[in-house]
Parts: sequence; structure tokens; C-alpha cells
Amino acid sequence: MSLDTDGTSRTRRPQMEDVARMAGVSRATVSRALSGHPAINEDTRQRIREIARRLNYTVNVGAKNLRQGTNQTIGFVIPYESTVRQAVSDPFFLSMLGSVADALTDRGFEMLVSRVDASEIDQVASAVESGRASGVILVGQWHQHAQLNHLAKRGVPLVVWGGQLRKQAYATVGSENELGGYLAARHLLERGARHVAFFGDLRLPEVGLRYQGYLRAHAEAGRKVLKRLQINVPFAAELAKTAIDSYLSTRPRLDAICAASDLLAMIAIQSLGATGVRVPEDVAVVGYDDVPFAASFNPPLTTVSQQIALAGVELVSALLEIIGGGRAQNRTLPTSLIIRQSA
Amino acid sequence: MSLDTDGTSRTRRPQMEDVARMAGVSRATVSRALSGHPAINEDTRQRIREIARRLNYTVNVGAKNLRQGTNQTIGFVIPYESTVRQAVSDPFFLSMLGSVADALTDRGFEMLVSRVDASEIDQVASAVESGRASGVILVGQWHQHAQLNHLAKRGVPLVVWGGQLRKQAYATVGSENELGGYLAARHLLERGARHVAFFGDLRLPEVGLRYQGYLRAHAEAGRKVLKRLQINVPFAAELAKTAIDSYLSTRPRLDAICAASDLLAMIAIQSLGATGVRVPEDVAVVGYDDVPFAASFNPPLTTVSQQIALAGVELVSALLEIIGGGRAQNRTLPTSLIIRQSA
DNA sequence: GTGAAAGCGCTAACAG
DNA sequence: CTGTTAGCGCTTTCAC
Repeated sequence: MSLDTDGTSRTRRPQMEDVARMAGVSRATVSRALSGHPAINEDTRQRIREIARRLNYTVNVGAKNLRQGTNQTIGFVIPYESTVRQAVSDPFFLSMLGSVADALTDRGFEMLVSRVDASEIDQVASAVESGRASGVILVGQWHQHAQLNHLAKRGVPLVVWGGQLRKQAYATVGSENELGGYLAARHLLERGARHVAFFGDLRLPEVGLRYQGYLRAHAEAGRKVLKRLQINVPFAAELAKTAIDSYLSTRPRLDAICAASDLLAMIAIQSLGATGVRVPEDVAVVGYDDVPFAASFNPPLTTVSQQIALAGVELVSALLEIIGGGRAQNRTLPTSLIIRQSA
Repeated sequence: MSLDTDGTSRTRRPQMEDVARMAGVSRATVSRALSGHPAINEDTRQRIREIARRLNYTVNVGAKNLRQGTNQTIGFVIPYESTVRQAVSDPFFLSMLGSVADALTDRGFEMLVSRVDASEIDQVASAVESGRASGVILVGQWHQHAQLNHLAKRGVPLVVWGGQLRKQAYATVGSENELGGYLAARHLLERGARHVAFFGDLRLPEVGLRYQGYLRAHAEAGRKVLKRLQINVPFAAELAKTAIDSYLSTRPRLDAICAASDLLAMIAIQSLGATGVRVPEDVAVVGYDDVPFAASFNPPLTTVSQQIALAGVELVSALLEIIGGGRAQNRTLPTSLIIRQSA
């Protein structure tokens, strides 16, 4: 092995041929030995494995994929608004990424992460069409129902985390958004809240459904819903903070907030605190997602659980079903209200 | 195009040959046209591009990589303690992932994410040795200095986010940890704190360096450091919460805390709050990292900035330098204390 | 300016 | 049980 002066090895990567030569067998035998083919002598296999190990030899996955016409990688797409050039920051989103990564690892898949501009959602297809991935997981539907349908019809295996809509050609995994919104609002109303604001972007299917639940809770309680209490707040942290600060600075009359995400709830609580309003005494706040960190917030967040750990498992198994040629069911994860101290 | 009853296309993916046939040229010409080779008629190129677009044809990246012997993907490794089977949850960690993803996207690279068991760090090499990635970015050194050196010497292009140690064969990017610890501790001492606890796992190089800074600040102020105030707290959320709760439940005598991460600071603040201790009035807390969310915490976190957005850019450019055959410098990002309200 | 042909590193018939 | 051979989809000399 040739070494540079700095001790770094610059030898070309070993390949199957090298292992074969050292073992005195053919490439085919090495291939079989390494992949656990049954028709190989156990002794031979051991010997070959050992040689491969000594050489730090690993099968070239690209060549293997090419030959087999398959691959074991899944694309995970991060939406991204080019207009604001924002970094990923919502803890829910990142937790989902972690959850999916775990689930994929368990099933022997790798994860290829890419950011795509929300307005060029067609790019999602490229990971699959260029053969880099067998399918794609998308977290967040944005406003792109039609394009997603188009992608799915084009034959791109696709699973989306989000709200379930009519006439979907793609599979979704999501939680019971309407119920979640309902539980949150009902809890607040039961606690005696009279003016419950709703923070979130209604154009997003998931948020829209949660708002429906919020309306239902009000109807059931025989309470009127005030238009002025529905505030359009984007999910992105910086934008959200601006929107919330500016809204709250008008000192609106409210005693409770339903937020469409824990991040929004936390921002709201902090913003309220800055102006001397106490949570939950003066204003009660319910979040959404139950991010790992919600329990450690100050005050600990009352929130609607999204079962993030389970979400990854379900997204992955739905996708693998589709890839396997099946027709994946939409899956809905159970939702519940986690009562802590913010409401 | 053959369509199933559900309207999903089941046609085999088009390949270069198909485009060539439709354009009445050879594969070679299509390849050149698509890759922008100059020796192709502009008309021909347009025509070919158009056909490719119509067919949703995209070059098969695996085949291309195999032929060219290169690839445009980088591995991002998530450390993972199999003993606790923990999901990724530290917001700092996830923010770094986002930051690296952004930087890679900008430079035309893709990111392959994999989790590897902290005790089998050798696996980090496999992404490179199997040809899936050209190099690897690792966030967090864990306790594995020797193995990392070994990997680098084996020829795996490797950049690590973390503290810089003596005799490193691998490149690091990190912030001025000693200075960060110093600034945090000095700030607390200047505010009149007399018993400053330090929360963090000293076995991690970065944390060790921060502790050095903490010691220096005490020395400068002529203050003794109490052994009982140095608490080993792991970074993982659940474990950390347990450790912190159990420590604080002993009602130790302290009036300030230097935490090794924002997550730890937040957990500490929440834990203190639960027992009626106010922050910063009774106990002042300084975090570390300045995660996007620190400003929105309640109270807004005083913390040491790690310049996460810049970190991704630097990690990526260091790695690409190494891959390009260069010998990357270690890079240190400037550190500063961000004073908000928790201290 | 374009085509023919070789080959990247591997696996899987098919033979023996 | 093991070897021979063809070829996965692409790029790139080398000719013309």
C-alpha cells in the first residue's frame, strides 16, 4: 500500500477483482460469498470475508444498483420557500426527519435529503427519475395538491405527511387533524375561555382541518366564532415571530390561543411574556405537534400529540408498500390532547 | 404510454437510447447535448433537450457515476447511542443538519443521511468505501478521537464538527470553545454569581474546552471552583432531563448555571421553574449554541453563539477541499456571548 | 459535429 | 459448489 508523506493512503479503492485474486477464486464467487448466497462453501465464504475485511473492501453500491436495477434509498424532501431563503428550523419538521431516518435505517434503507423550492415541486420527481431513490417522502403538502397528484400519476412512489384530501392520487399519512383542533378548542372553552384565537395558515390542508375542529368545538359549546380571532401565521420561525408580535401588539381582546404548531405556541407565549401577559393565567395557549421538547418548555406546553416517532415508521412502511407494487392505504394516526401547564 | 386502470403509468423509465431514437441521433450525441458539451449544434441540442423533457427523461445518476468514477454526494452521519435507542432531538444537531443541507445544495451536492452507532464508528467509512459518497461530515466527536484518526488515515475524506485536538489526522470545524466557556462564566461572575454550576459531559472534547474557559474565568476573578458544581449531564434530552431533575432535587446551593447546550439550559430552566425557582432572579442560566429557537424561549436565552448557518458552509467547503486533493485547514468560527434575559 | 465501441464494477443466468 | 459470460445505463476516446 502506497503511503503519502502524511501517512494518508492514496491507493485506489480495492474492488471485487482484487479480493478474488487474493482468494484464488472468481469474481462471481466473491460476489456470492459476500451477499450470503447459500451455494457457497462455508470455509470459502469465511476466507473471502476475511480478505475483504483486511482490504477494507465494500461492494460498490452504485455498480450493484445499476446491475440489479434497484436501489435501497429513499428521498426525503425538505420544502423551502426561495422567496425567504429560510433555513429549516421548525423542530417538528426536524423531528420528523429524525423519525424517518430511524425507520429507514431499521428497514435497511438510506435517506437522501434534498431541499426543493416549494414552487418547483416537480423536482421531487428527479430523485426517482434519475435512479437515485426508489421513492420519496414529503413532509408538508404546502399548497400543491395538484402537482402532487400529477407526480403520483407519473409513477413516482410518493408518500406525503399531511391532511387527507379528496381525490388524492398519492398516499398520505397524517393525524386526525380535525379532531386535534376540536380537542384543543374544546379544552380551552371548557376551561372558561371566551375569546379563543387561532394562529395558523389556513391554506395548508392540515391547518384547515384543525380549524374545522376548532369551529366544531365552538358550535358544540354554542359559542360564536369571531373572524378577527383567526390569524394567518406562517410556519417559518422568523416570519411567524413578526406576524405574532405585530398582532399581539394591537392588544387584541383574547384569553386563549390555539396554535397550529408548538413552535407558534412557544413564540406566542414568549411574545405575551414580553408584554407582561402571563400564561396560562391571563391567556391559555395550546400548541400542536408535541415536539420532544414541548414538555421542557416553560411553562410545559399543553398540546395535541402528533406521535412523531410513529409517523416515521408509518411513512416508511406506506412508501415501501407502494414501491413493492401495492396500493398503499392512507393512514391516520391517533391524536390526543396532552395536558400540561400552558392551558 | 400504457396506463393502468388507476391512471398510474407503469411504463419503464425512459433511457438515453429512447431519446436518441426519437431525435434520430446516437446516444453519444444525446449525452453531449444534455451535459452541455460545446461541440454540439445549438439546434440539435435544443431539439434533444425538448424531447428529453417531453419524456421526463433524466440521466441515470448511478450509471453516470459509475462511468465517471465520481459522485456528487456527501454523507452526513448522525451519531446514535444504541444503548438508549434515542431519536435525534437536540435542536442544535438538527439545525446543523439543515445548515449543511443548505450549503451542499448550493454547491450542487446531495446529502446522504445515515445513523451510525457511536461504538461502531468505523461504519462511517462505508458510505465512502462503497462509493455512495465522496466524503463524510460528522457532527460531534463523541469519545472517538482515535478511530476518527484511523478513518482519516485510511483515506476517507472526513470533516468533523467539534473541538480541535492535538494530533488530528482529520479536519475539524468548530467554534472557539474555550472562549465561549470563558465568556459565559465571566458574564455570570460579573453579574455577582457566587456559585456557578457547569452542566455537561466533560469527556466530549468540545465540552472539555468550554470547561477550561469556565475555569479561566474563575481564576481571573480570583474565585475558587467547587467540584460539586460540575455535573456530568449527557446531551440527549431524556437522559439529560433525568440527570438535571435529580441533581436539582437535592437543592444544591447555586445561583447560576453554565450549560453546555441550549437544550440543557432549557431543561434546567424548566426544572428550576417546576420547583418555584425563578430565572434569572434566583438562578441565572447561560446556554450554548444559540439555536434558532433560543430567542423565543421563555425567558429568552442568554447563550454563546455557534453561528450555525455559517457552520454548514465551512464544513462543506473544508470537505470539498479535501476531496479535491487539498489538505484542509482546521477552521474556527468566531464566538460571542448573546445576552438576552436568562442571565 | 457526430457515431462506434469500449468499459466503469458489479450480479445472475447458464454451464459444468 | 464454482467459473464464464453478458450486460445494467452511461460517458468518452478515437475515428470519420
